[in-house]
Amino acid sequence: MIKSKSTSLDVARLAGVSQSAVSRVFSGASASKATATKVRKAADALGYRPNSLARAMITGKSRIIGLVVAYLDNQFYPIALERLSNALQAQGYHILVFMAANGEDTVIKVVEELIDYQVDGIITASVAMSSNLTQRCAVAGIPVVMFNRGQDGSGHSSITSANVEGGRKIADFLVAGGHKRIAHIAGWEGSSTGRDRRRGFIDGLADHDQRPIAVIDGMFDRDAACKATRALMARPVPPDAIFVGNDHMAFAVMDTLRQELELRVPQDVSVIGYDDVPLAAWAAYDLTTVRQPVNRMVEATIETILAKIVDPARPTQKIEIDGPLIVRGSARIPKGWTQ
Amino acid sequence: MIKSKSTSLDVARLAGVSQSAVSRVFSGASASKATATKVRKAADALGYRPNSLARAMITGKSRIIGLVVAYLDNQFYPIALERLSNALQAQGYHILVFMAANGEDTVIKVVEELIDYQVDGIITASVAMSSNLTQRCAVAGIPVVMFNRGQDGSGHSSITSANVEGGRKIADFLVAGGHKRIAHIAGWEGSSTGRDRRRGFIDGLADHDQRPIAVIDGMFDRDAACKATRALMARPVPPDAIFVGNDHMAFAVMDTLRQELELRVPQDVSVIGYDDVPLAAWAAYDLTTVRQPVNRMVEATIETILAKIVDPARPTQKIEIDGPLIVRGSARIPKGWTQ
DNA sequence: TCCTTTTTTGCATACGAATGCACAAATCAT
DNA sequence: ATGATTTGTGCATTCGTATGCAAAAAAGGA
Repeated sequence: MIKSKSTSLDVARLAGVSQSAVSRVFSGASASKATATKVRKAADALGYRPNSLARAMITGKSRIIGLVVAYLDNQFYPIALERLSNALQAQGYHILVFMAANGEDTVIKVVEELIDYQVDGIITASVAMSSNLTQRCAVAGIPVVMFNRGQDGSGHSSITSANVEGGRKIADFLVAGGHKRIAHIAGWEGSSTGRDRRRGFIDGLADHDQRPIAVIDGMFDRDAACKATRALMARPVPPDAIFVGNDHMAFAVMDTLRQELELRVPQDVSVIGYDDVPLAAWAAYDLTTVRQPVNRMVEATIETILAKIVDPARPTQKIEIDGPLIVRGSARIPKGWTQ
Repeated sequence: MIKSKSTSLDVARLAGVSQSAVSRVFSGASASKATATKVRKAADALGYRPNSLARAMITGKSRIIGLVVAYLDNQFYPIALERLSNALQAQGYHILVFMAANGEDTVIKVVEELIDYQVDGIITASVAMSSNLTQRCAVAGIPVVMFNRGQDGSGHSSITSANVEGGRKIADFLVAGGHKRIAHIAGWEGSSTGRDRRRGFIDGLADHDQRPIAVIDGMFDRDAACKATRALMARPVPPDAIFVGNDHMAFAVMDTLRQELELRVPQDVSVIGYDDVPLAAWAAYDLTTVRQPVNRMVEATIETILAKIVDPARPTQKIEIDGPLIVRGSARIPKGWTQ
């Protein structure tokens, strides 16, 4: 039976070598074959495992990445979290998760705690950071990468999908479908993601000499989206198509249209979302949407942050990854539409 | 401008006190008002924050809880994660997240890494642990609490909802609704959760002199559930009601029934799920289901694990929390049903 | 075989904060 | 004002591992 926690010194004594030898075997430094086997054997006998915290103290690298996320009810984020976690695990990093509802004070507190834990880097998802906070991280020498949210002049790298282009694609598609009264329930105005999609969409409509008959901020919130839908459909001239700022809200819009207002999608109203979460493909919604390529966004995020950990001097990057329009059944399909 | 990372010694020097004084101010030990202010001032000036890792080394408490979770596509888990994280944050703990698809080797690796990080406790969600692993944790002196999964004789505490009773409630409800050909797409046979619900359900039917016309293991998987649905409905005598082992699969079942087989729910087939994830309340599904009281399960989990951290001698507990049947529109409602 | 070069190894120290101990200062009672 | 307590503080040590340095061992060259 194995006793309780044993240290490198215990192993050293049992193996008849010095503590440094044990350390070297476990940290992959040079060691002769002979001692390596002796040490390994002793370690196994004692159930020894190196203490990551002690190691982190010396090396200054905790191999912990802090992940700050605002909410998990939008399916996009748990999935991103899952992928991020898996990818980082594969690189020997680990994720310390913090929930931080958008709100300056919570985020501040959270980031301070992350700094306390000497995280090697911070990934923020769906969270904005004040410049104050930005500076704190800079001081602590902790690289920050913003996932699915950009922030100009923050000094942080950001990874998003090509939201402006995405908005344009949707505009093109709806116009091609012959829609004449197009409305937009936008993503939260306080987020770059929401703003960019909206801008691309409006610019895209303008290219066809149209303008949205209404734009309402849906705050990325389900209830807000339901309300917005009712407001839109109560207008004297209701829209014949709605572009919704993300899938999560689009589901709410479809529910409201179909069950509450007893309208048909897409016959009465076309609905388009943004994200292409798995749920969008389920038959109940069958939602036409723009895909955010999560896998590639995750890859880019990890690459960016790890590179910056290795070389802090590396300049910040703003990466935008293009995503396709996924045509399903929630919006009228233009005649002869290909691609 | 603040320089780079400063230590308690830097603060001590600036404040004109000893390093111990600084330590005591920040760890809440006794200190005079006078020194406390001096230290606080100096700390602010330097942007000092205590190093959690160093602190953890001395105290032997990392204030990190490891969370092992198998998947996040079932909405139940991200929500649990969110609640767990928030509750633990409030207690000054933090969550190190590990994804571990069910599979002995992954789990082993993950738990070892958790031990390396000296976590104070481990919460497993939807993950089984071998007795080998159990022993390792015991040796390392790390308490383990299993969330939404039980395991007799593992020596770990577990928090679940009252799954057997839940299964019974569903049986009662379906029978009261006059269903005569009841089928069950069960949760993964390898999980206590799946087994208990199934057992309660079958026992409940038996009390009314019925037996399910078929029981298929849906593995908690969407595709498996779709397949099972097709198989059930292709039978010479198809079921008039299906109890599905969790909501996540129930959505798949409803999608398949309605879109693919063009059947009406509940007119042609009643469907009942288990969990009551937010999605179940959305109009598109409006799913009758048994609620797992996440909040209370989370509370119990946290209470259990924190108690065991403080007092390792505390006996393991097996807590089951009762959850109500939430009657919505996906299953025929018995005449005169109250409650 | 002897000397040079390379590889191993142990020693001692460092990382940053917490804490037992002994002493100094402040508080209190008489 | 004096001695008895309580409170506050500094010193030195500790946690478990990594690493620069110097000495020892091994390998290589002639």
